[in-house]
Amino acid sequence: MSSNTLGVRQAQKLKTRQALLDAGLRLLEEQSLSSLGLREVTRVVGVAPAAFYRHFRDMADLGVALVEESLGSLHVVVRAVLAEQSEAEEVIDGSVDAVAEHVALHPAHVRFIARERHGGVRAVREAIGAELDRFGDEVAEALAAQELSAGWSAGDVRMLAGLYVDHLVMTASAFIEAADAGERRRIADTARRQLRLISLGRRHWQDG
Amino acid sequence: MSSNTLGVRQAQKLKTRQALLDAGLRLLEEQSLSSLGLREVTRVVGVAPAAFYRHFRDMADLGVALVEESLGSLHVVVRAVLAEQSEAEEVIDGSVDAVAEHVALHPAHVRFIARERHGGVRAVREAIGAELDRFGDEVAEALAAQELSAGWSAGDVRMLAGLYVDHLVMTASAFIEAADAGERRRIADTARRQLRLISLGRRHWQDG
DNA sequence: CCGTCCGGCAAACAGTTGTTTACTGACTCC
DNA sequence: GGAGTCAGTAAACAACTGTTTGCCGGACGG
Repeated sequence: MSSNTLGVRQAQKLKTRQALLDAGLRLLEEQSLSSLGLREVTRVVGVAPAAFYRHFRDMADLGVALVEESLGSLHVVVRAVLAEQSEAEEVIDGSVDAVAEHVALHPAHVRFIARERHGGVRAVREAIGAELDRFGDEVAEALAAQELSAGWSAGDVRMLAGLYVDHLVMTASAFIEAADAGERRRIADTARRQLRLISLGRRHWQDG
Repeated sequence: MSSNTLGVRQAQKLKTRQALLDAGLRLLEEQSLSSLGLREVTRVVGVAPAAFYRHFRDMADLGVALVEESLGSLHVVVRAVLAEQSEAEEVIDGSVDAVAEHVALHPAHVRFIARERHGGVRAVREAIGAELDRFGDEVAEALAAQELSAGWSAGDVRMLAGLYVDHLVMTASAFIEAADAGERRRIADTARRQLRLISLGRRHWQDG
């Protein structure tokens, strides 16, 4: 047996835990974490209320777990975009498309992050903030490695990375609230032009 | 008697209404609108639960009223910043200072907007979105009047305005969550550099 | 001055909430 | 195979929720 084979019991436990997370995420599409009830979640899963405590201390705890799940999947996207080595214009198009695709694939995750980033539960807010900071560091590292960043101070690179991350989150949020495909195209178009303008500012940062 | 003198009764009613709004805003500093209870609000005000219905249909209704109150005060700030006619560097410093000051003066309002912009109550979300769009239009109009925007398409001006408004909101949100004065200075510094980079991109938009 | 209006009240309603308790029964491990 | 672990249960708890009802008493308008 391989070392990561789980016993029947522990596997069942993880399954229930995941069911709780899924139910929570689903219910959070139309409300905020601070109003999500423990019984509400267990009812959807089809489990007794008291069973909740076998997996999470309270709803804030479940929220923090959802942050890891939600932003974990985004990490993959960011790394893919950053790895790309091509012309600026293509990188921009690639980024926007990647974000659009990610939102289409995991709308509930993205909505959760947007909603709880400034939401009413401190622990979750801080978890999201910390994770986005890590994204910023990651992006900064990738930017620093590019020839365009020659002569830039570390602080300046970091602020540019922050601008990119913030813009990514704003774009994703906009996609989430988009009603039809036309609106999505308009958002993508605006995002591309904004990125182009930022990348233009980047190119002339050293001048004066 | 001037035409805007209110009868004793209507004056009292407005006073209670404002007390409900104030209590709601205060309670919303540590939770989201979708979890704020009607009884909770009336209890703080010191009024019977049923009295709530004399002023608002439900909590979402109160939320929408709070949006108007919160963003109304911001309108003044934006207009002041836009009216300024001086060098780019000074405009940037002025904007960031104005935002910092506004956040210091009305932290609860700003926190409310940041929290409910993507929050769990549709009507409030949409009210904030619509108002921010109006801000964007306003900024775009001001930008279009500047010589730097000569040759720009209306769409491009509007996307730049959107970038400014988004950045303003993000900066305000960051200020809100800042713990000490040092962190606030760091945020202001980053915001200034980001605005400088954007304004740099703006200056070279026409080139290539 | 008197009838009407109307903001606020007290009470009752049926549901809901989070948390604790003692329990069962299937899996685990020696 | 037998003892122990532990995820999930059912039931009870007090506390709370939004909403409706009928009523009061002071301001209003003629």
